[in-house]
Amino acid sequence: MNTRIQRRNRRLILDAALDVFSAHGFRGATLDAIARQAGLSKPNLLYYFDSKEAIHRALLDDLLETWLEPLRAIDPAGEPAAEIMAYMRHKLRMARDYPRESRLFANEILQGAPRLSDFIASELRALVEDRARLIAAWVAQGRLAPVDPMHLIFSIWALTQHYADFDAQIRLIRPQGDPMQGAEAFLTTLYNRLLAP
Amino acid sequence: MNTRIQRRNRRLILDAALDVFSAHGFRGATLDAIARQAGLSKPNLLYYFDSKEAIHRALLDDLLETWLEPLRAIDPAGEPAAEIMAYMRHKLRMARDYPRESRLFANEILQGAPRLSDFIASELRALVEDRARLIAAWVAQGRLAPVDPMHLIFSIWALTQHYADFDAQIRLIRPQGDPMQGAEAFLTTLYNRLLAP
DNA sequence: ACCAGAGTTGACCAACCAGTCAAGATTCTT
DNA sequence: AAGAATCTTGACTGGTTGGTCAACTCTGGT
Repeated sequence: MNTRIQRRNRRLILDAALDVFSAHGFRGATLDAIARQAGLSKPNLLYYFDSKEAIHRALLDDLLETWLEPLRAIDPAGEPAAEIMAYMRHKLRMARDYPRESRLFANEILQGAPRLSDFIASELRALVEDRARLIAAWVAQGRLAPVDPMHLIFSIWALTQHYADFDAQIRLIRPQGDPMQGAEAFLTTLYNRLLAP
Repeated sequence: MNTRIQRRNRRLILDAALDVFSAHGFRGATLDAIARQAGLSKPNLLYYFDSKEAIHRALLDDLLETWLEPLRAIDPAGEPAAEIMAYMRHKLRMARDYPRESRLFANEILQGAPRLSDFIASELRALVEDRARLIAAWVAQGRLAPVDPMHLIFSIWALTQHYADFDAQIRLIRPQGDPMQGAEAFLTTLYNRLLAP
């Protein structure tokens, strides 16, 4: 039927909710704040989503596929260092272009991952283990310097997401200019030196 | 006068508050939860601290000195790579031994650093700029490989705090054994290869 | 043993919270 | 133009929250 208004309002709500949830965490966010940000009334929010929980759930569901994709895109047939470098750059670009999503995820993990433990313990874990095996094979073939594959993956997550999650801190320490200026060059150097066999 | 009961209860409250604030953020934490965790009544909490805000403030004040100290301890007269490596190991040990403090800090930054902007923009910023100049001088003398000093410091923060802040994720991905197993070896390798001139 | 001050708490309050509902406004279809 | 379906919201509810207060108990010094 009339899906134009529905689509527009759902998008307004999810966009506002991403602002509020990523800035305050689940418990710290309020429906009033989301409604105000979306320019809708609170009962109207609950006309489109069953509950506060359901809005949050919808945001996470949107996010999770996006989160897996770059890691999945590492090509076993590619050149090892180049593949890992491309993964790092992909994650860094995501931190720059989708900082709210990164902070939503970080808030969730920081608070014990209550709503993500299923996803992490099943899909993400399986994918990480698979990619770790691939990297271990590359190391065994002498095509990468010897590194612990799991820690290598964690390091890429830590270094790239840091620019989104700790953006407030970086801006206060380097008030002039773009907080991410030089980040890609620095990380490229770092992983070039780490991975060269 | 009688400071024994006061000291004991203040410590109980701050310890419980650290649990609750680090797990839920400021807005997500409740005085009831802190009181329950501390084994005291809610009015009793407010006998020792003026408000929820005051408890949080007290935790942050305790934390901030501890946060600066390792960075301050980098010795301009020392051997460059060894000094930076020692700093990294110091931060990693703090992430292992004081994960709640790390998460309290992370929650605060993630939510825009509303209560830390003064500290970051003044004391932390001045110290970071000073240490960045020191590292830049070491690079200029050819005693370190050329790296952006600011990004080097950020990378140490990101990589070490990640093990505390994203502990829940790491545990779910590697359920067997200590989440920090191998972390020190990995980071030592990483910074050895990055910094060798 | 006494009491002044320190420590403690049940009962309470006003503000805020997620969520409901019935009634009204708008839009779509014919 | 009109009826049906969709969309919107003011007013409300029951529960939670930070914080208050008067009354109570406990402790240490004499």
